[in-house]
This record gives sequence, C-alpha cells and structure tokens, in this order.
Amino acid sequence: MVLASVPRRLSPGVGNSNDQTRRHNLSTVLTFLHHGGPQSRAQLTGLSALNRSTTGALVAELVELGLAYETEPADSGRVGRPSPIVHANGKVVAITVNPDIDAVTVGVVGLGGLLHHLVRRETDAVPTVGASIRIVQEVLDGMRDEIATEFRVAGVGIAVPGLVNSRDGVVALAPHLGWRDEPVAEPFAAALGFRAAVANDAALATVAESIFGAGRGVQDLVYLNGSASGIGGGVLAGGVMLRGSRGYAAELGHTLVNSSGIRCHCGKRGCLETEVNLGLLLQVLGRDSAGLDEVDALIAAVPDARPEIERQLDVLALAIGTFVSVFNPESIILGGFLGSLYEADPARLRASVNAASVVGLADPVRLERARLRSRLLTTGAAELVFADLLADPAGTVF
Amino acid sequence: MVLASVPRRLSPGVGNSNDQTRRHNLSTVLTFLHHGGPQSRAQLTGLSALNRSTTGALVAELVELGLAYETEPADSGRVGRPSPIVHANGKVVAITVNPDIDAVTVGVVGLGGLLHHLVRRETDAVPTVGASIRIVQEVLDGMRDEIATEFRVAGVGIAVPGLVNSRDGVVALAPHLGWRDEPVAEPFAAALGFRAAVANDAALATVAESIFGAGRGVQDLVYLNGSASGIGGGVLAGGVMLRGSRGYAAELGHTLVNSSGIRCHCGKRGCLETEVNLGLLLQVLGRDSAGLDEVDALIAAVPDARPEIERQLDVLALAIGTFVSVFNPESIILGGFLGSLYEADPARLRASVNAASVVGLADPVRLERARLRSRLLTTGAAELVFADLLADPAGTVF
DNA sequence: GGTAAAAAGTTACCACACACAACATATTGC
DNA sequence: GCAATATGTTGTGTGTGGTAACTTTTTACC
Repeated sequence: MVLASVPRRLSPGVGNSNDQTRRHNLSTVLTFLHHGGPQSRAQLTGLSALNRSTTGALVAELVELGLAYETEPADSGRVGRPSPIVHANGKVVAITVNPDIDAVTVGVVGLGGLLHHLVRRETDAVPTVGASIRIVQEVLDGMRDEIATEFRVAGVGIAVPGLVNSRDGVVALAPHLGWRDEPVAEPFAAALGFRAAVANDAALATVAESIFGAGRGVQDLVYLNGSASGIGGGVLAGGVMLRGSRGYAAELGHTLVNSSGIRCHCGKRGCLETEVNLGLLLQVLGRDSAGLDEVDALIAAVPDARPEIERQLDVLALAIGTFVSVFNPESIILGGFLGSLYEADPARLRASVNAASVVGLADPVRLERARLRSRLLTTGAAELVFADLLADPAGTVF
Repeated sequence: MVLASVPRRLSPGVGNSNDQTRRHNLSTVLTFLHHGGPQSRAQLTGLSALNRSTTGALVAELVELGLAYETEPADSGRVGRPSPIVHANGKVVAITVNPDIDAVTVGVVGLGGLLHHLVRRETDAVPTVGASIRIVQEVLDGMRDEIATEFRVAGVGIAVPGLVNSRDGVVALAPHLGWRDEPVAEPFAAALGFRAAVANDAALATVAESIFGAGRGVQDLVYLNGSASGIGGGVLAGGVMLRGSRGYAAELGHTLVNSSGIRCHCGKRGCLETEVNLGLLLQVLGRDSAGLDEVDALIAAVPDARPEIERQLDVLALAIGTFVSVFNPESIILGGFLGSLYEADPARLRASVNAASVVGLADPVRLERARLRSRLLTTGAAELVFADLLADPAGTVF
C-alpha cells in the first residue's frame, strides 16, 4: 500500500468539541451558498457530505438566523421530488470603503456577492481618515431608510493601498494617502456604529478574484496587481491566503528581476516594480496620468509604445518565472495595468514566462487577466466583513 | 469593534460529524506527544483545551491502541495530585531509506522521534531501486528478531533527491541516481510487506527541522538546503507545508539572482544554484569532492577561499531577500553546505540579507543553521510514515 | 389516467462525543 | 494531622450527526 505524501499541517492544533462541529457545518453550508450561489438543499447535501436530515437542520438554522432563505424548487427535469433552492440572504450587507488619492468609493454588498450600491465620491485633496469617514456617513445618510428597513449591516470593510496590520486595524504606512501609523478600523467603528476591519487592497483583491473572479475553484494562485503606486499582490497556497509571520507576505513587487538594476524606494536594487511600472508606460503612451480603463485604449492607439511594452512584459516574465518555481501555482492572475500589458500581447508573455521558468514547469500554469475590474476592491472588502460571519454564522452578532 | 483580518481559508471544505471530532482529538493528543515529547495528562489537557475527563478517555484509547503508554508521575514539586506522564510509544517505528550516489542509509525511528538504528551501506555503483530494496532487506534481516518481538513497523519512508510525485509513489526524475519515471513506493511495499511512501528529500528535511530542529514551534519558515546536486528547499507557511498545485512548489534553487548570469541546467539564466554551489566552493578549497562534514573544516583551513565564500554569501542573500518579501518568514534555516557557508561568516550574511531586503523587513527574520545534521533525512522520512498515523490514530491499521 | 420508480423532505430514534459536577485520591505546606 | 490544591474517576446530561422508515413530489411509461 502506498501512503499519502509529505505531511501538511505540522502543528497539533487544539481539540474540538460538539459545538465546534455544529459551527463548522453551519459555516460550511453558508460558505457554499455565499461562494457558489443559490443551490438546492440536495446539492448542499452532496457537497457537504452530510446527511440529508442534517443539511435540513442546518439550513433551517441559517434561515432562523436570517442568513439564508428558501424558494420554490426549480424545474430540474429530473425524476424525484424537487429540492427547494437555498439562497444566501443578500439583505445582509457589508459596507465597503476604498480610499484613493482623489476619491473615496463606498459600496454596499450583500451576502452572496450581490452589489447593491457603488458610489464614487471625488475629493479635492487626498482624503484623511476623518474625511473618509465623513464621506461614508454622507453616503449612508442618503440611503438611511433603505438601511433601516431593508438591510442588516454586518460591518464595514476598508481596503487601503498600504501596509496594514489587520489585527489591530492600524495602517502602518500608506504612502499615497500619506497615512502613517493611523488607526483606521477603530474610528470607523466608533463613528458608524458598525464593526469595522481594514486590510491591504492587493490582499483583498486576491481574495475577491479567488472567490468570484478568475481564480474561482483554484487552490493555488498568484495575483499580481499593477497600480500607480507600484506592484502588489497576494498568494493563495493550498486554498489558504499566504500571510507570513507578521502579515507582510506577498510583497511581490520587490522580487529581484535585475541584479544590475537601479535602486528601488524600498532600498533594494532591481525590484520588479522599478522595472515594470505605470509611470514608464504612460511616458511612452504620451500621458501624464490615466485611469486604468484608458490604458487599454491607449496601448492599442500608440504603436510606438510597443518596445517598452515588450520590455515590461519580458521583465514581468522573469518575476513570474521565479513565482512559478517557488509556488507552482495553477494560475497567475494579472490585475491593474499588468492586465492591460498582458492583453497587449498574451502570446509574448506566455513565451517569455516559459523561457524564464524551469523547463516544463510553467506549461500547465494559466496566465489570466483579472476579471472583476471595478467591483474588485468592493468585493474584496466585503469578504473582509463576511469572513467572521462565514466562520461562525450562529455566534456572530451584529 | 474591530474585526479580525483577511480571510484565510477561502474554500468551504466539507462537513464534520461526531467521529471526525474524535479522530481530530485523538490526532491532536498523539501529535502533541510525538512532537513535544512525554507530557503529563494535565499538560495535555491544557494544551488541547479539552476537558480533563475527555483527555483521560483519549489517552486511554491511545494506550489501548498501543500508540502511547503512561508512567508514574514525575516529582513536580507543586501542590496537588500528580499527573501521570504520557509517552508516545517509541516501539512503533518507521523504517527510513535514503538512497544516495554511493550509499543507501537505512534507519529505524520510533514514534516520538527516537532513533533506534541508523545504518549506512556503501555501494559500488549508484543504487537502483532494486538494489536499494535489497539493502534494506539485508539490514532488516539483521534485526529480524528485534522487529518481530520489539517493534511494530508503521511503514517505510523513502527520501529521494529529485522530483517525486508522492501521490502515486513514483519518482519523476532523480538526476543523480539516474532514476526516471521510476515507481518506488509500490515495489518497496511489495518487497517488504509494509506500507511505503516516497517524497523529496528537501521537503522532508523541512518537515524534520520544523518539528525537531531549528524550526521548532515556528509557523513560517524557509528551509534552504545545499548539496552536491544543487539547492533544494521547503517552505512552511502558516504551519502548513507549501506544496503547489502539482506538488512542485519550493524549487527555491531556481530563484533568479543574476539577470546576466549563465544558463542553468533548468533552462533559465542566473538561478541561485548556478551561482551558489558546492562545486565552485570545493574548487577554491582545492578538493574534488568532500563530505559535508569536511567542508566546515576545510573552510576554516583555507583562507584563500574567502573571496569566493563571500561572493556566494552575497548571492545567497539576494535570493533570501526575495524570499523575505515573498514569505515574510520568522526564520530562514540553512542546511547542507549552505549551513557551512553561513557558519563561515554569519555577520556578513546578516548584513547582505538586510541590504537585499525591503527596508526593515529582514530585521526580525532569524537566520539559522539547520540542527539535525546526520539525523535530518531519517527524521524527515519517518515523519512521512507517521503522518497517516498522526492524522488518524484509531483508523490506521498496520 | 394510473402506476411504478426515483429522489428528496420529514420524523423519531439511536449512538456517541464532550462537558460538567460530584466525588475520590494524592500531593504540598503548615 | 489538617487544609488547600490539583488531578483522576465516574455518572449524568446535552447536543451532535447518522439511520431508517415513512411521506411527498416528481418523471416515465403503459
């Protein structure tokens, strides 16, 4: 008999008791609904590998908790008694906040991923934490009735471009916003009266793409996001987000790609983000700045930009080559202007990645552009709020 | 209220029932014993967060299964009734096999990590699978009585330097042994009559150092091993071994360190293992080959080797710098000749790593030499066997 | 239209897991 | 020798999911 493989979990963990079993099973069912959309009770039974009667009880409890509801069976066309469809309750919502240099975007996202509202409020100056809170208050004020009568707010999720300590809700450094050692979650919670959480935007984007985007169903992926502020990313390894000992893992923009390169603002030389960046791209496109939506159009419109695009693609491939041998992912997902670069010449990136990887190792790796676009950060920030609810549906009060 | 942080597990998983709770708890207790050594029942109660009576029942079941035994309480010196000491049963053993270019090493390791026997049998030629099996049979024949009367063999664990598909027990490629698409676990199991498993040696070394060596208690670490055949490694992320979608993750020797470097046998340019390697080191040490134990002595004895040592350390630091921003580990553990290199000038590596990392990110990262030395692979291969037993103590029959 | 087969909901009952509490036991400290 | 403390032991209770029998609702076919 052949045994399994290299041990996976090395640390012992703690004991489980009966209530934890129930919690786990409730969590499992609700997570299926949230990630997989409405499903019949019979499907849930199959997916969870639980008994028919158990699934029934779990769904009943979720309905009781107001987290799910059942509707008439769909016409399956198959023989046998039809199974009622179970839905995650989209009226349970997360408020999402995404502060940017020139705007604050506020969203209302329902359980199950339904986007109720998405409002972008431009600002005169780079928003402070206080200003962001005021904008959110204004937006929520505008939908006061709806929130009071229709929605149940699970909390506020804030996506910040910078180094964030999610544990205590403090932004260590967000260079573009000028935030430094700034408590964020606490003041939001205090001002709005909801639970609040803050996290790095690239990490949340990874979560969003994993659940609802190009990474659906994939257990091992690398997400790379290119923005005006540099290259960030996130890694899903074995279905688990890579965090590192202090939560600063997946700083993928500082991967070495050019050992004789120029010095990066991080102190190293030849980092990915000094070689592949939006500034250099916009320069050859003849623009000072551009929204990410415009970049695609510009790339198509300016043939002279070709050499620079190809250079950036080739350098990007070097970093991806390292990621391939380090993570052996199933998929590499490119967001922001990296998605535009990819779109400009998918074949070239594919060829360069294969050349920059251990022979054969990159062949089965999918290269893809991120799918969620404008909904990316809102979806990710909502996951931040829903995480607690999904982990313990019965125990989370809000 | 401030919510936790970025969601970790993204996929829903499956449901749990009562027997799984029991299995999990048995596994938890046995794993504590195996990793943490003999402990009192009271300590186990504390660690597992289970009730006193439950711990009692679990230990009783483990004793019943022959996987643990209890001894008289130690003199704690504290007030209160003394608690009996529970031990993992070291008579439950794994047979370990480590084929090398010029020898096959066979070990007998007990649950709890006790090394009963370690035998190295030199070979005239590079051993084939068949030859390895014959050597193991000879060695086991020599201790036939002991095995029949004293030990209970849980299985055979084989550590192979090469690309291994642990799932089906086939070695895809072990260049130094000349094995290619070679079924290994199956023939071992058939010939010896025990369950058998095979895995990559560097991955097993990572496991061993994590549990019994320099990485004890650490949840995030990078292990880098340098041998004659190149640089391999393993990564523990959040207490879980990094595996990748096909099990080929952590090919750390092929991290880019020199973008104008020479071509590596893997097809890329400027890989870590083309720049940092034992061959180049031995050259300046004036030797054709040397056991790893000799390298330390040689380094101390040949001052002229200094420039090459420093060059290799500096290049190694570049790779570590990338690993620091990618994994944000708590500890980097260096084994094989990389351990010797480190030992030659720890301060230099520390300085180079700091310079090659995002400012401040490397400061809290420990750099350490691997601790297990000659026991490394035997311990790792034994873990391969014990993994199943630890995961399901009551369900594993052997 | 009626009947059989299939699939799934429902319900009552069971096995078993851990917690809890009361009690027994073994130690220290005074 | 007694109180305090910690722990083992035992019996009881709550809650978990599984099981099996029954019911309901559908399709397929005659």
